[in-house]
Amino acid sequence: MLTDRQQQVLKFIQVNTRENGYPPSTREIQQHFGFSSQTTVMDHLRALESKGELKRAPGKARGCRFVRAVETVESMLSIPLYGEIPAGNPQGREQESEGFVSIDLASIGLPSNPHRSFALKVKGESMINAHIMEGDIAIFEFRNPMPGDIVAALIDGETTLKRYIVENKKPYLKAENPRFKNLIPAQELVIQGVMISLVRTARPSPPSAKNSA
Amino acid sequence: MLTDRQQQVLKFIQVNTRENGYPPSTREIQQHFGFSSQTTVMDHLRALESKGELKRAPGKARGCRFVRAVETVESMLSIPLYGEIPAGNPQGREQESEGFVSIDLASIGLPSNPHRSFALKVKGESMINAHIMEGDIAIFEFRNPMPGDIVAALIDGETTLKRYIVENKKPYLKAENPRFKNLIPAQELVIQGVMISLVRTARPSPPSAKNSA
DNA sequence: CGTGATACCGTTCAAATGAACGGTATCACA
DNA sequence: TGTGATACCGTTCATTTGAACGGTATCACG
Repeated sequence: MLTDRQQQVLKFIQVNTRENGYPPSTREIQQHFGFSSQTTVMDHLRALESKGELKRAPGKARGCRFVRAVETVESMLSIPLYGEIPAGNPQGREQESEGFVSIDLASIGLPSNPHRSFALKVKGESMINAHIMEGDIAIFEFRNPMPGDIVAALIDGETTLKRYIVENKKPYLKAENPRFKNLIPAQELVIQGVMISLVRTARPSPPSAKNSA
Repeated sequence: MLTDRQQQVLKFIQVNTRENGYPPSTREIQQHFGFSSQTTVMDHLRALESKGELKRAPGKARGCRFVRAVETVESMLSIPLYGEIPAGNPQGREQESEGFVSIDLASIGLPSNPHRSFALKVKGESMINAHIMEGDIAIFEFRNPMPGDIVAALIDGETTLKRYIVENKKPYLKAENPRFKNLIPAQELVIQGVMISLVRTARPSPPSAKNSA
């Protein structure tokens, strides 16, 4: 939808805004592209605005315009992070959360308006074969799981991670770790959410001795 | 350290900047607080700047000043996401980025002011034993690696993930996958960054047949 | 061929805005 | 008592900057 030039201009605005903390003026854009006329920039801004790529505040001299340029900010989500969800679903339990994970889901390719979402810190190694490690922060959406989804389930009063699978038309939960051999009938327990994302903070990782080389 | 008034002004700048996408002008600040003189705002800005709470770009009419304001409290970072970093370091290559990953590093327990940071989409399975999967988005900081760190390294013109280890006082890079048996002397190549975080978007994961149960 | 979209240039103007000068008042502190 | 920091007011000025008018050139399309 955008022409090459328009994309270049838009990108410059985004990058420049991020770097400086404020958007560039038309003349700064002009200078960056080597235009001889500031009007050229005005033309591009008009085009970008009419195509919905940015909003402008007419007249205002400084951020005078490039509002939506930093769209990333708008789809930011602060997702409550729980240590544990004792029972039921996390609706309205934000007060009990340990903190919030702020991430722009859209920027990592997810719909930016998921259903009610929440986050859990992963404990244990039950999903290690799905490459989910202890300490990872798993982000969940509240919806019905589809086969293959990784879900947060309430088992024996504890929230644990499992993969939701269907065998012989019956839904089960399965741990992704050989040491957890059990298949758990899914009907018997509460599924609290479906994992949509995972965030890991790289700790000064162990010098990895045991791993093969 | 800040007086009440100064904190109020700073907060207004922060909130206003975030809401609009660009910082307020001195007169907008003046109006918000009901000052009769714009000079009063100038005084406060001077004070805030001398106390290190914000930076200003003298003369510039629009974002003319309130630079650091945003990052201080709102530690949101838009991290440029690259497909590939062909050579050298990513400094100044933001124009070439494919997009941005927006995340509040502080909210996941990382220092919110890392050195220059960037993100890469992981390709291949070379770090599978470190539980890093193809398609994951790895976030890097530009600094010298410590033993055990996972780094982005430039090997044969391609950026790849490796673990930085030290054996017999000599630094090597190692893949976390049995099929990659080689240790690569670290001096011979360019280390582009150290991984500080990992973000995964849960794709409708494969119905996991081969994994043990 | 005419029309509209795109991408430019050059010029001019007025509004938005930062900056500076000088002044008042309060308060803590030495 | 006086000095410095803080918090204001009023005024003026130069610069930054958005905005508008008019023009040229290319290209696709019907």
